[in-house]
Amino acid sequence: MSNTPQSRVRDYPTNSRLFVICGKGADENAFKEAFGKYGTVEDVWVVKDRRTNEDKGVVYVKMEKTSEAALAMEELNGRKIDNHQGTLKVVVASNKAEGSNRDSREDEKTLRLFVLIPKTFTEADLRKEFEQFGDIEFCNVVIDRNTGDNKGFGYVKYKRPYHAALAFESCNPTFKPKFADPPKSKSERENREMYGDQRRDRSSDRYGGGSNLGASMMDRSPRNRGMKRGFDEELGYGFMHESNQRPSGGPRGGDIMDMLQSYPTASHQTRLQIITAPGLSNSYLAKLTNLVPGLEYCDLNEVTGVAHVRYSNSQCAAYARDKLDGFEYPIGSRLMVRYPEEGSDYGSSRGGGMAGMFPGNDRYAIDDRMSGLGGGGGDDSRERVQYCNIPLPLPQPLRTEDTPVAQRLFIVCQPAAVTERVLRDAFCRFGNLIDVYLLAGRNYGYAKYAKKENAMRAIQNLHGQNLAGQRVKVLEAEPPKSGEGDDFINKKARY
DNA sequence: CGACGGGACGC
DNA sequence: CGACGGGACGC
Repeated sequence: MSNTPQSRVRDYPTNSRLFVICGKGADENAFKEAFGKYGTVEDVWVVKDRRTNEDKGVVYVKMEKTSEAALAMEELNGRKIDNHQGTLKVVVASNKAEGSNRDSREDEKTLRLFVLIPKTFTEADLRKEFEQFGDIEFCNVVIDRNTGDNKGFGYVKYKRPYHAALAFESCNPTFKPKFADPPKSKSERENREMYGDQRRDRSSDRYGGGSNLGASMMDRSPRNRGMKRGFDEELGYGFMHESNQRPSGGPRGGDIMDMLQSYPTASHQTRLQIITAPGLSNSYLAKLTNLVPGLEYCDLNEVTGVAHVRYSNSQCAAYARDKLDGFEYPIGSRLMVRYPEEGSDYGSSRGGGMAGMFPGNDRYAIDDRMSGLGGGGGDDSRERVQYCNIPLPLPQPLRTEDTPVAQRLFIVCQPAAVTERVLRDAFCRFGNLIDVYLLAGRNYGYAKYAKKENAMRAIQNLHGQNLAGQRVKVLEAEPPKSGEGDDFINKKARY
């Protein structure tokens, strides 16, 4: 129920929307001004009864960033913002589906972070890593009772929501911080195991349906905010251009839907997978995908850059696939739109759709010297991408996680800049990428390919190049550190 | 005292 | 400098 696209978009990033109790007669402009002191106010909504239009005495305020909301909450809770109103109560808004959260632990969700950590981490290590963001109430590392081993995650509780928010936004992204759920009761834990939530969480993370929409460094840079504005203009232009070409002028809304009823497609699928380049936010992707009628769901995992969307029928989905695949955003990168599990024969639709509408793209066929390793046929075009110093091949779909691994690569980089998302965007371009990941709290990671030739092409192209301003190393991985005997066999089979 | 709307206009 | 992920807490 909490998986509606609206709730995901509305409350992203986590804890950025505030619920204010202020009494009747709230002045929207007074709220904009007061909350604007702490950051960018995206929306102020004075709630009124839908029928009677009666003021309900509560206001929602959406801030751009988690930390801005936290600071505004700290500063304005218990204060007045103009002479006509009493004191405000300011809390983080609950999701629509969760309903009122009046009862208990309203501050729990603003102070404590859940973080992934290396198995070697102690509480002192955790504290050392996170105290840079503010005063810590406590840190703990969760230990397996049986083995005594660190289970690979821990908790950090701050004294102030603002400090927790700063850590959430700015810590090394390999920690994958999330605001911790309040501890569950024993009965709730048992339910969780019975219904297998852990498995579901894991697979949805891969496909972007997870709720781990942590902020990344890329999303906060002024440069990328500039890119978003550029995107808006580009978007408007592109679709405008298209509708102007239609016969009998200006189809709108239902007209387009009618036309789409007969849109040719051999597929009956209504879902699409979209791989986005770093820098795209869910709200922008939602606006884009919503320009094709029939959008029911758009859910981008802004950490992984993988989105799932659904349309109300297969014609709409097919139209969206055709028109949005190859759409250029940001400048020099393209969206990749596929049916789920669609094969990696790439290039048949390339250059169609929106792609041709933007002259001056830096896309060109490379010479034989650069493309010579290929052999796999297909498109050998390259494009400039924002985060890399050299042109890269066009994005290609990821293989499913159960695909056998033919070659692993060892990657060294600085994760604060070179996030998993940047790596995924870069490494998928050589084809048959299964997965790429960084280790928690470390500056290295691995990429897994289904074919050795693709892995070798990635080394050839990316080793020693700059990604997000950092020189990266890309080497063939050594076999995993083995225990002995069975253990080794198991690990080898799995990697 | 306490919970979920509506935008838009650019050809 | 750089070698091994995978997400929830004995309340």
